[in-house]
Amino acid sequence: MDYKVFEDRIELEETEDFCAKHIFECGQIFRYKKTENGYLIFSDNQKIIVEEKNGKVTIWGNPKFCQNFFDLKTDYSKIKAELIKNKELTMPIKFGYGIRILKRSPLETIISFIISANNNIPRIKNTIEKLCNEYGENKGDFFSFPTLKKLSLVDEKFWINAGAGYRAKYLIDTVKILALDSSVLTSNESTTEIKKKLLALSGVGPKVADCVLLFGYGRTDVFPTDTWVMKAIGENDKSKASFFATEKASQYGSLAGYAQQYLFFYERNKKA
DNA sequence: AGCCAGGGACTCC
DNA sequence: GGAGTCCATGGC
Repeated sequence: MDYKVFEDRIELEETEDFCAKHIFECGQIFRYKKTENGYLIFSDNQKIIVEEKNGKVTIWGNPKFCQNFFDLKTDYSKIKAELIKNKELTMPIKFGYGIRILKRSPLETIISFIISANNNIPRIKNTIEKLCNEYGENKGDFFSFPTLKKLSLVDEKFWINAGAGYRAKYLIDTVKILALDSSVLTSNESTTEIKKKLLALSGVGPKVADCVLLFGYGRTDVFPTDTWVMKAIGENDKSKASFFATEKASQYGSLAGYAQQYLFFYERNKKA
C-alpha cells in the first residue's frame, strides 16, 4: 500500500486495505469518536484524525507514530489473499476488507481489556474516558492515557465511580504488580512467555491476555475467543472458549489474529 | 423485566 | 484441569 508522509499527516489513495470504519469499529480500540467525514482517535499520548473524502484518506497526527500505529508497512492484501482460502473467512473478509490491526501500547491495552471483561462497549469507553480525563496529561484539546505512575494514584473508589464495577479491585492489583515490576511492558520474549506473565496479572485470563498480545504486542499468532467469536463459530458452550482459542490459533498460525478480527467484525455488524 | 456484555476469580472435586 | 458460581452495572 502506497502512502505519502508529510510533517503533520499521512496521505493515501482510497484502498481496500484501509477503511476507518472497519479499523475502529472492530472492537480493538475504545478511545475514538465518529466525526462528519472520519474519525477522531486517541491512543497513548497522541491524537489522530482520519478523514476519508473524494477517494483520499488523510491521517492527521504525528506521522512516525501513525505509520507504526496503523501498521502501514504490512501488506494486508497478501494477508487477505492467504486467509480467504479458508471458506469460513470469505464473507467476513469481504465484509471487513479494510480492517487493520492497530499497534498500541501494552499498558493501555492491558488496562482497557481488563475493563472490557464481561462488559459492554459503551460502558467500557465511558470508564476509559473518565480515567483519562482525571489521570491523563492535559494535552490542550484532549487527555493522554495515564502513565503507570499516574495509574498508581487511582484508588478503588475512583474505578467504581467510573463504572468499572467489580473489576475495580483487579485494576488496583494489576497496577500494583506492574509498579513493582514493569518488565513485561517492554518484553520482547516469545508469545508464550509474555502470555504467562500477563496471566499473572489480576483480571487477566486467557481471552484478555490474547487481546493484549494481539493489540499491545503485535502477536498475530493468537485467536482471542470471546462471545462474539463463539457465535461466529456456531458454538454456544462458553466453557469451550479456551479450546477454540488453541484450535483456531493452530489452524490459522501466524495469521490467527487477523482471522479473528474479520470474524469478530462480521459477526457483530452483519445484518441478520 | 430480564438477559447480555470482547470473562475472570474462586471454590469445589 | 474441568465444572459451577458469583461478580457490578449500563445497554438493549
